[in-house]
Amino acid sequence: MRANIATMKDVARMANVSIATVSLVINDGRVRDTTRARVEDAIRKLRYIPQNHGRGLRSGRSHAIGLYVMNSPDVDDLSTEASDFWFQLIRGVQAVCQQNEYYFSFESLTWREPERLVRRALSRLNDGAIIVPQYHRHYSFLSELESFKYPYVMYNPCVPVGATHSVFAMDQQAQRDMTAYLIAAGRSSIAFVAGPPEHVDAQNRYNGYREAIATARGYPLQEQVFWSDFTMRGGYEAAVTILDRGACAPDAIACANDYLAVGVVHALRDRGVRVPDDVAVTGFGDHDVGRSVIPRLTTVALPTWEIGAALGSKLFAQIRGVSRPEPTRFKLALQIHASA
Amino acid sequence: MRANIATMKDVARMANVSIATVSLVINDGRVRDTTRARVEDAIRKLRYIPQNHGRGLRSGRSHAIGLYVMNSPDVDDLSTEASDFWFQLIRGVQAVCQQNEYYFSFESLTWREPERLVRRALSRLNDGAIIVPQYHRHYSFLSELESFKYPYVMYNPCVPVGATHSVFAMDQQAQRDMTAYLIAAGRSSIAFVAGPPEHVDAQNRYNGYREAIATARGYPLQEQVFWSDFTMRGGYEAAVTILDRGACAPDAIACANDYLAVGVVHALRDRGVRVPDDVAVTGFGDHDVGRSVIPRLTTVALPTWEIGAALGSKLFAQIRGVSRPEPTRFKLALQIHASA
DNA sequence: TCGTCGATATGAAACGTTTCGTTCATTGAG
DNA sequence: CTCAATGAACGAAACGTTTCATATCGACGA
Repeated sequence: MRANIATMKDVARMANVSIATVSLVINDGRVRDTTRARVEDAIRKLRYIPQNHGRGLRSGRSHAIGLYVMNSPDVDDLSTEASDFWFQLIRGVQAVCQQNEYYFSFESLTWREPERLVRRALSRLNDGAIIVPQYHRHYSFLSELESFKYPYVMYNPCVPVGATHSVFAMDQQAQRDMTAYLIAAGRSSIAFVAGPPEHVDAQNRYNGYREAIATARGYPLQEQVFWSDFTMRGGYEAAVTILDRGACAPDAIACANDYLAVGVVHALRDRGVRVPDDVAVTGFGDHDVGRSVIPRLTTVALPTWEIGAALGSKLFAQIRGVSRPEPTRFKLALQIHASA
Repeated sequence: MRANIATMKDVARMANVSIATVSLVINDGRVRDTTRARVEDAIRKLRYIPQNHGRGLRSGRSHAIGLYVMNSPDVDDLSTEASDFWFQLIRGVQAVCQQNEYYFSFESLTWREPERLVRRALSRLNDGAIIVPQYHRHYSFLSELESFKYPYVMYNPCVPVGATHSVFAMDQQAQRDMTAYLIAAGRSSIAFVAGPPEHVDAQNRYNGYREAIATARGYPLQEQVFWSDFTMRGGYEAAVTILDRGACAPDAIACANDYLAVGVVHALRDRGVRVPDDVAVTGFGDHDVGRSVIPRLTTVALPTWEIGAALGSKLFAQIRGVSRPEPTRFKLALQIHASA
């Protein structure tokens, strides 16, 4: 297996210089032009590429960062219906990595064993980590990371600890705006199909809905919350429950997620309820799935790629030691379409 | 930055043994029980984790593999509308990595510089590569990889070279089956909205359509192909073109992709054409987007996660040197729903 | 009692870099 | 012509492992 891959020694020999000189050439050190040319020639001839392990061992840097997604404690399974989000996030992070000539690795782990993250850090596999905690948990591992000054940033952490180097999407405000929009449009009975109760984003969106309902002027509105998951099926079932309650059917259903919303739309259609004439429906996330449903879904745009890029930039700033400890916040815009 | 991370030396000192002994303990070598206990105690106390660079330098292994997606020569941008596919593929690969205690990295590169892949290999960043070429190109870099016995596997390569250690999805056959299904259902004028002409999968699906049209019994059918991209917008526009042709409107439109198909459905609906009564529509891929459209899309299920897992397994077999050079083929099943 | 063998433990080399301190050669000023 | 200053190249040490060859020790058979 250890095939004939050229090493610095080979280059040095061919160019008739010392190993140190080769290193200088590679790292833009001071070298006479003629020498540099000779070395570069040898490099090209031998197809020499610096080997990561030697470099990393000596310099203590891996030139790689990792994206770590924490999953529910039970199953290490990211919902199929969130591919959109995760992949755009990955692409955003990756773009920044490309710019900085860093490598990128992706890993998901359950909340059952958060210490795996610490192990990755200690093994110096990555120079830093982007962490997406997703759930309300005790982020105890953070203090460990900090104890050896490991650079990390988080997306939407739920606790103040670690909030300094974080990126936030303003889910709560967006859901408040969306609910306010429904109210302003004259909807007077607004139900909310919420995501998993322990999920940070689901919680934030719920809080936004709540806030808007509580502060509505004019006539008093009532909170009607239906906890679910983030899936189409969940949305469908929630809508069925809502319709079957009989009295006081809502004239609007806000959903914590586009998938839920699409499920709701289907359920309403199956029951002969017209959208948006009888009931307005809104989603959250602006995923493809909401674009293909008719009427097209009113939703909140989540700049996922940009969030990934921001996470990456923030991490690199920290790795370089030039980071200022201010969180980045993304304001989210409503996408008004036919469904509400 | 080089923080106080424990090293083998520290463990050795604390346990009063040599460094070699610590290594033996870690790698399940022969060590007296009492000694082992002492060492393990020290490891725990110091929170020692073997460092990747030292290990890799010595052993020549990185314990990581990479997934490399080749993009169009022009833009290094994977279509948003394919997130579903890519993320499931990633998850499948990753699951196998997890099992084998390997790390996973993801990278996309343009066809403009395929040699970047070779560079990664030469730098020993990964022990092997999963390559998704996507486009019909000259796979010249493969011979380079082979010249130093670098393990790699490919998904749907378009040329015989490198086909040995590959995973194939039988797109062609599936599209043939789908077209045959439409024919059997009595459709007599079947148009095909194809993907980008240079795309391997698009080409395969087109070939399947073609084959079915050519071999149809009974009455002669005519090929009607509309090249597009893989997007909803592309599908919409293709459908408009088809309808505007005036005479000989088709009674079925098969699409190379679910996104195309959804676009087609929308265009038809906008023109007052009933699906599937007037025109049947089929897609390919079984993505979420096709589930939310009404009527639900008839499509081909692509076991993307499983494909990723198969690619991973195949690569690991090769890394371990126990690989047999047979391609793996995935048969694809039709998912018949209301749209056709 | 001695020699041998097996089980444990160890010292040292090697992997491929980077970097510090040093040497060597050249140039310019005095 | 000498000496200091500058620039270019180098030797060697260090990073943290693994592994090979060797050393130590106790037990056991001859």
